Amino acid sequence: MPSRLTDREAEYLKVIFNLLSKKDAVGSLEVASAMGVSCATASETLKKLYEKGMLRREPWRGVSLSERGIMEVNRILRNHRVFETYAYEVLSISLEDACECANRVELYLPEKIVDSMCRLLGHPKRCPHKNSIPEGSSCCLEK
Amino acid sequence: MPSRLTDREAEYLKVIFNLLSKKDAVGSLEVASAMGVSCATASETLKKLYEKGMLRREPWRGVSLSERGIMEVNRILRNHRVFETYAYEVLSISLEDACECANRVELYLPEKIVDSMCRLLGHPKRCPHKNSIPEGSSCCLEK
DNA sequence: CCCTGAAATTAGGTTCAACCTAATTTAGGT
DNA sequence: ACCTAAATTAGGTTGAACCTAATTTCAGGG
Repeated sequence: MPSRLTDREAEYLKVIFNLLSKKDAVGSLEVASAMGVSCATASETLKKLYEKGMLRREPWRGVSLSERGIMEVNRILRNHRVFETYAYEVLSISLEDACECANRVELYLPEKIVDSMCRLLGHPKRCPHKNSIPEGSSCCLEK
Repeated sequence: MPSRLTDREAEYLKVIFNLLSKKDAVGSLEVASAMGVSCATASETLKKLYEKGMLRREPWRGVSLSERGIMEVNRILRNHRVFETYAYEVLSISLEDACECANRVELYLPEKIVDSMCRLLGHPKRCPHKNSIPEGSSCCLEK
């Protein structure tokens, strides 16, 4: 039933997460302008994300992330930041390039890869930008 | 004008490449069955890939890869095999998992990442399956 | 040499994601 | 109570990736 997120929906989720850092609910209009899309499109997508269990929603009010939404964003952010850190620290990619590379793959990286990179890095708490890296599931810590 | 390949088109290209290892031209029917799709769909997609400059085509005969098609498949294969080798050798992922992980990311890996992994591995000629790894552009070899 | 059958292509259509513009609805402040 | 800005719904469009049902083409057997 949950039916997986599309890539585009994952984008929306990331943007919503960022907007939420400054307030505790965001409206369609804000999402629309952050995504460069009409308000109607944003509204529809928010509904879909809600139906997929990613958002908490008070119609006419605004949305925030549900438990599952938070997990999903954390997964993406973790993928991004671990990969970026690894690319920068181990693969000697410039920070700027590492970040851009991370953007390209963050939605597709298997957990096994990310956990392994995380382990080799010694389970860092922050990426080179000093943003915090969400923890992985327990198996990341297992030897 | 060339207009980038869709993910699905890249899949077709890989399949075509594999079919070509046994013969020197493949027909719609073969591609269709390898992709699990109707013959009409395969035929259409072959036409699109041809229009995008990826295939050589003699209508009613069959297709083979064009120069650009070969480059594209090589890029994907290189991404796959370098990543897989790196995951296996450095990230300690089982060979089977490494291969599966490579399948998930092979279309999205930036060249910089792959070249860096390739360098750290000492520019291996073959992946753990003993398949040959296509060479990268010259800059892979530069220190 | 034609004729037929298998393979290829074209015609015409569906579904779904992601957009849009133009209504329409609604909640909140004056 | 009213007005307006924000949110939603209605009704479309486009493009990717499929499909089934014609139709076309070529190559080999009679």
